[in-house]
Amino acid sequence: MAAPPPLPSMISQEEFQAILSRYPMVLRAVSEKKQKPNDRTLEEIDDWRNGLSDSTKQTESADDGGRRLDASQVKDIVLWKLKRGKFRPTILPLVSSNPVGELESTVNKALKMSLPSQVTSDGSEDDDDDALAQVSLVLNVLVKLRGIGPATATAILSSVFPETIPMFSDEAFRWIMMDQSGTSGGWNRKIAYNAKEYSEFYKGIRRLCRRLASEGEVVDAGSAEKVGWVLGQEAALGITHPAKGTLTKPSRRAGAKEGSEGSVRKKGRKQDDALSPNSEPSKFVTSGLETIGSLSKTSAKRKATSAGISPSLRRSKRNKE
DNA sequence: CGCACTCGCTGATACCGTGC
DNA sequence: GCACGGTATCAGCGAGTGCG
Repeated sequence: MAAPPPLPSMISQEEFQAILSRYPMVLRAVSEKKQKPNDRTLEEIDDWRNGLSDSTKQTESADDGGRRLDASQVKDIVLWKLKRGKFRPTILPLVSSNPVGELESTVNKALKMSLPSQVTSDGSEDDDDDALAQVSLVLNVLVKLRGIGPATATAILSSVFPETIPMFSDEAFRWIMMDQSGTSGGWNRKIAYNAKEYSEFYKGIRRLCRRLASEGEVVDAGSAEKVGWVLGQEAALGITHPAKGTLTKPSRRAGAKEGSEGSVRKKGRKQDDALSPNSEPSKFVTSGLETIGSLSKTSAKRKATSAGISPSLRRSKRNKE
């Protein structure tokens, strides 16, 4: 059974950097695993995305209108997100169903809004509340688009502002939340993808960045997210790293779930049951904080729907079981 | 009545079981 | 041991429901 990952509240600078340095290796492993012929690799898209922050900075100065993304860049970010995590086939068509003009104007409006600055050692938890309020306002704008929920919205923002905005990735979220629940929820923890959970995640990231900064290691939000992602992927892939950087990968079959929680997971399929099925805490809780797009997509999106991509987003009899 | 929230649905992929 | 087939997965949508 793999050793539990270092908790965000405990991780040392050295461990943080060591894990971050494994990002390319893990990315390659994930990329190879999912690679299909005639398709851009995850590595290629990730590389492109890493340069996006700088390239948008240049257009910013030239344009005086804030950083900008065009529709194809937005779609590529979505593609990157899907390749990097679980693939959601409905998402890309949904995003593509937004009129180009609307997509670009909405995204660029969001990119122009003010965002918190990078965490330093002399911030406080109060600053985190302010920062969160700002981020929530921006997310509110983005989630009005079809196919863009909180997770995808943070993927877009984090691509342009990696210093300050962490992407709401499953792995990073679960890692950050291990501080609260211990490793028991672990890599199987259920995620509700709502405002409350992103708030907790965001604050957890800020807390981690601030602590490391106070110890002399300034890290950005994007790096913190990458560390969580690496740990989560390594657990999922069964990759162990005996301190000398040699990757060991079990065969797909055997290893798939082993190592994550290391425990028995027979037919119970994937990671779902971390919480009891029924106790799913009201999916779209509106916490006391500003609600991200209220996360209960109501009127705003519904109006824009008629030209939807799939007439078939209707009920059918596809009951499990 | 209007708004917030719940819950069933979508579909390509990943994973598991089974048969050869 | 490998190939194939069946099915759960999960972010987001939107109709339905309940509450103020």
